[in-house]
Amino acid sequence: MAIIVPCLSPRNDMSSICDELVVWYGHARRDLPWRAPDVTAWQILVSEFMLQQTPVARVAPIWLDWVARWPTPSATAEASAADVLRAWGKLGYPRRAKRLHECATMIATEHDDQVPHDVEVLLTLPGVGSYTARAVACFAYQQSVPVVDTNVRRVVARAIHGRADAGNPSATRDMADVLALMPDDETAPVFSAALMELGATVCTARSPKCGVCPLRVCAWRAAGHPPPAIAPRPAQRFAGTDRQVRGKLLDVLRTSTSPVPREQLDVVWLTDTAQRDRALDSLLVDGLVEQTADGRFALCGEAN
DNA sequence: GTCCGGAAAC
DNA sequence: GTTTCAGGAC
Repeated sequence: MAIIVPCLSPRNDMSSICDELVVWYGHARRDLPWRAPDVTAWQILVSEFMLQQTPVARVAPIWLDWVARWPTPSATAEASAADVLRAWGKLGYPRRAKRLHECATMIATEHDDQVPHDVEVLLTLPGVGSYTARAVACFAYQQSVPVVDTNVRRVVARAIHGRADAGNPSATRDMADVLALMPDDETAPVFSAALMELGATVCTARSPKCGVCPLRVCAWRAAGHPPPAIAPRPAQRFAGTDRQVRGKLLDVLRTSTSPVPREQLDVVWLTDTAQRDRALDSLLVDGLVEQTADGRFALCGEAN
């Protein structure tokens, strides 16, 4: 009698990879708060917003406070944009906070306060792109869809294709690769979480810990760990950029409970006044900061 | 393709 | 001091 147990019998390399990953994940997984069993789809969506370009260690405490304060989309939508920006704190890329607030409003008003299930619908939400839509569909709703972030792309590039990193090939191609590896059943979320976890903790960009990797077969290791084929793009710096200036300006406004006069903002960046003005203007354009009738500045939606 | 934060690891 | 990151919008 044939018993079909996807992912639990080493029929070939692919099911073997899945099997090894899931077993390893069972004991190596980090106990992250958004992985608890009673976490809602909305709270998972909040975690994915916060985790965009931001390490786990910095997200965890903010996320815990956030979901306790605003447990549902409607509760988040009812908060003022300014309070949302303050709660976001120094997580970085504050446009994400604004988009999360807009996303909450759209779900509350157009989706009956329920996070959509379908990837196509999720993709219509502000701040939700290819990765976040599929992460929610998979982790919140147990759908067997490929969840491909930078870490997953790197693992696939190495283990399957024998390359040091994802390189140029499109994320679409990587999604097809992951789809081929995935179990098409209720174990998909565990598989995807395991793949991401491997990329985050073992198969890391800088110094991969191949000595503790659970995969028996890895094309990159088999090929002798060849270096990246293309030179890595010159790293974006941070010191002295508009982003740093924006961060300093926004920090003043987050801290203040009342609108701030121009002079109080000017002092945070004295080395380049043109750059400072440009940064402030971009915050106004982004809808993160607004100017009061008397010419002072405040976080957007401060009065609401 | 470029822009958008911030902190921890080198 | 410099590099390194769990994306998305334009």
